[in-house]
Amino acid sequence: MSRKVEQGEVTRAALVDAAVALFTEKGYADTSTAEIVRRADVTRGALYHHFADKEELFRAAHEAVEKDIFERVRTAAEKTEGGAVERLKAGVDAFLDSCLEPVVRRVLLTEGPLVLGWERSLTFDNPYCSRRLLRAAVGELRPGEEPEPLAHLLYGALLQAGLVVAADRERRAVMGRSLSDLIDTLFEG
Amino acid sequence: MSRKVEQGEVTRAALVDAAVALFTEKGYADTSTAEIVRRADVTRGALYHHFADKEELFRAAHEAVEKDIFERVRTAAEKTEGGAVERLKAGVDAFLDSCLEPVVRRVLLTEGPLVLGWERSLTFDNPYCSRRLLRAAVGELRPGEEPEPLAHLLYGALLQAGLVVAADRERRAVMGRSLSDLIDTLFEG
DNA sequence: CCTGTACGTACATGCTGCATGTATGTATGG
DNA sequence: CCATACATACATGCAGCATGTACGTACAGG
Repeated sequence: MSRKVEQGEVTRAALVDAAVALFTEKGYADTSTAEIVRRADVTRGALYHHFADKEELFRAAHEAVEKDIFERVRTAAEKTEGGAVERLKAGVDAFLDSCLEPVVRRVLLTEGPLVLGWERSLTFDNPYCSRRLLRAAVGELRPGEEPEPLAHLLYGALLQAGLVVAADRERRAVMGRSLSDLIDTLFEG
Repeated sequence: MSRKVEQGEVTRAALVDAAVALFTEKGYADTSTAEIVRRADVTRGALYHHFADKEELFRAAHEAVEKDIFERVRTAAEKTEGGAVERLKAGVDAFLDSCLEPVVRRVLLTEGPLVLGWERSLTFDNPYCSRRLLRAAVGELRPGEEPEPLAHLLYGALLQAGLVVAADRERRAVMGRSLSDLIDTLFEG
């Protein structure tokens, strides 16, 4: 049971890689499964063997990108010396940097909420949801206060900043400063 | 040339109405043009006479909803006595109330950015863009400061609050209070 | 008349998902 | 050690549906 499943993993990974690349370039709706399998150098049969439908393939691609960002934000925050505010700022900076990459902006920020349903993006359930990190930070900085509402607002501001940055790299610095000021006002005032 | 164009306007309006209703119920991708014309009681020929393609029909539906919200927010802010902070809060409240409606959450918040492109939602160019109102408020409350970055962040927080409210009406009050507190901290601290 | 507008109809194309076929690897009984 | 039974991975053709377009028709107005 080694040879077969090994090849299966290779094929599956090739499909996910091709899907991430094409969804980034052309979006979900404008990418056909035929195009994906051509890029992955497999057949449509292979795709529908590994994934129930096109949406499930997108889900796999989305999870791969999401996990990558989550790890980057988490390690950036963890390796930062200083208080909770500094760690929060470090995580925010790492997130904004990630938003400079087309794959993040397209797969994670733009198409994810639509294809998978926007309700999914509002929960804290997902294991690799960056929103969880934000809620933890707010809980630490505002002990005794329900952290979720403010975490939602901050995440919205962060996402919006990410979209602005993704649309125009020149604004990376401005938005980063504005976010930093916002955090200062909220947690050090 | 009266009888004909008049009938044309009626047909066009029927198409937009049907499109708004169906896009709200089932989303853009899962709504076929056949379904739309059936609901509007016209033929697909009529649809493709008035609109270049399905996306242009969505654009018309989107604009109708957007204009409606814009007017509601603007009048809510204008008819409020008190300072700029109070008017801002009134506008925010009106926006959150609008988000309780499925048509707003679906057509405006969720599908709009994808179908029309998310860059469009980042500009202040659109005549009926609620973001403009927010930028004006920030400019008034923080004179001498470039208003756009903070306006972007606040709009992101507002959108996120709208999504939370749309997903769970019970949170309308909590998110409204959290936003109100945020505005107080930013502009009265 | 005759021209432009508003619509109806038939069709060409492309895409998704499924159903069916095939080859290859693995486990097992004797 | 071998044959048989079975599971897995993949290939291929097809049906259904959706979009957009080409063409035909009816009618209002100059």
